[in-house]
Amino acid sequence: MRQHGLARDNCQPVPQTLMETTRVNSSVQPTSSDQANSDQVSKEKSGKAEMILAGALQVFTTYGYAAASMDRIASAAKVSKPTLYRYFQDKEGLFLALIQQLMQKNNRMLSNLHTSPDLQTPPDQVLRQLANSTLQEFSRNQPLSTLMRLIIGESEKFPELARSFVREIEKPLFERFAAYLASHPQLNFPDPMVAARIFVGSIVHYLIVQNILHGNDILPLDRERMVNGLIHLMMAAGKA
Amino acid sequence: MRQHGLARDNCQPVPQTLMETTRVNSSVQPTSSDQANSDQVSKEKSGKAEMILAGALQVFTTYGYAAASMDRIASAAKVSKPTLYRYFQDKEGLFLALIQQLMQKNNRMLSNLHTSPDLQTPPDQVLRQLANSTLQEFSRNQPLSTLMRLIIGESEKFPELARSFVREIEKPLFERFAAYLASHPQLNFPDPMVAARIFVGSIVHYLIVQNILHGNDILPLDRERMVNGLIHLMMAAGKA
DNA sequence: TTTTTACTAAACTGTTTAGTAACGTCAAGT
DNA sequence: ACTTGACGTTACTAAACAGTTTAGTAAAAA
Repeated sequence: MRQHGLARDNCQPVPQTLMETTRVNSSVQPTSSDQANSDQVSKEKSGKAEMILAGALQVFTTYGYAAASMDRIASAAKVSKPTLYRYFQDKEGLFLALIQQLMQKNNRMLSNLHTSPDLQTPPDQVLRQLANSTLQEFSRNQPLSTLMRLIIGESEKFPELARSFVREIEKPLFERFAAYLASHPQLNFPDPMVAARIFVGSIVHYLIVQNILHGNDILPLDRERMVNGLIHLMMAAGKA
Repeated sequence: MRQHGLARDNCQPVPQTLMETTRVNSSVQPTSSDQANSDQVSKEKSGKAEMILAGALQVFTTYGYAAASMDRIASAAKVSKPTLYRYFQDKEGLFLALIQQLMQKNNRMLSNLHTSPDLQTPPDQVLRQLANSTLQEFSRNQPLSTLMRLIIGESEKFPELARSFVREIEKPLFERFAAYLASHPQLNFPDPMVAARIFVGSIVHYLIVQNILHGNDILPLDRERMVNGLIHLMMAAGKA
């Protein structure tokens, strides 16, 4: 394993800072890299980095970090192993780059969701729409559940990554939502931040139990029923 | 790796049933095995199985399933590798036995917590006590957070284990709690089951963010403040 | 005393892993 | 024509891995 700072006796692999600090090989300029990348179905034209990340996503999420092999990632990405190492320094760098990419994508997604405070429409409609779109997004977009599972599962080996997740995803979500609850004239919560965490926490826990832990087989519970109960509870508790 | 059903190309390792079906080697009778085991500090007297499980707990929880090595477990348990394999069929069997043991312990703990429906004392006190003791138990008893992290992290490789967790821990918790909410004359929830899931889900999500994802550094939030907000919300929404 | 049982230490087997090196190819830039 | 550099293929190294074997020890049962 060549011992580059991981996996033997310490769990604090490297004093990572994450976000703009992951170990990607910056020697190659991977063409357009971000925008305008939908032509050229699956080969050539230097979508290599993206191909690798896509393969890594698939392999890491079905095997976990440790059990995922670089050979398998290379073959899933339809790329040779030396190419893989030309784009990413090592396994850890690839993993961090992948998580970073997923977080950025989902950050965009989530922030697009709550741009309008919208103090005109009744709050129960806003809350319902918010809950429903979050739940639907998680159900459709598998990488999102997967991201959460990976981050939780590897939170001892990559603690800085877990903190990143909280900083970049959970925190803004809570804060934006708490601000909405606090600013709406029809709502009156003594502690909007805690109310926000209860709302979001209920939804996330529902997703963990139903989707990640496969609880649908054992504890079936309609999304609609859950959302109805949650909205009722929030509105009853928060009425001015 | 000798290819005994895991890790190569399938994620559904073995059609497990779990609970009384894990692959422990039952050839040896490990003496008292469960009760009366506090004398004899750390050697002899056939605490071997327990020693192995203790070592396995430590190693699995700091490295995860795949990155934990049987050599390291043996050395952590202060036991030779052949002994390890005399007590447990293989790595997977050891892992399943460990999780099973942790679930049973915590099952006992949790069920001791809510034996009395106690319809006399005011419900806000009952709920507060319930929330506080759950949160305190999780904070003190690290293996519990660890158990959750492991089960979530390995839920794709061991789906039956995740289902077990839901069946043996989450489900009874929800049901007992929903029954309490439904039976109390001072409370009136249109959907007590959903209310129970919101209550428990908020607490569990709080624990995941604060303890597992190390969110305390980024989003500090007192246990007391969280509990106060949660109780207020439940009581406001559930008043008859 | 002899046998059996539970164990340890150490070496060993066969496999898998991360990461690298050598060599050839093809296409674009000069 | 010549060079450059990204790429694939193949093969490699050194280490770690799961699981087994061998040889030997200590103690209790026979």
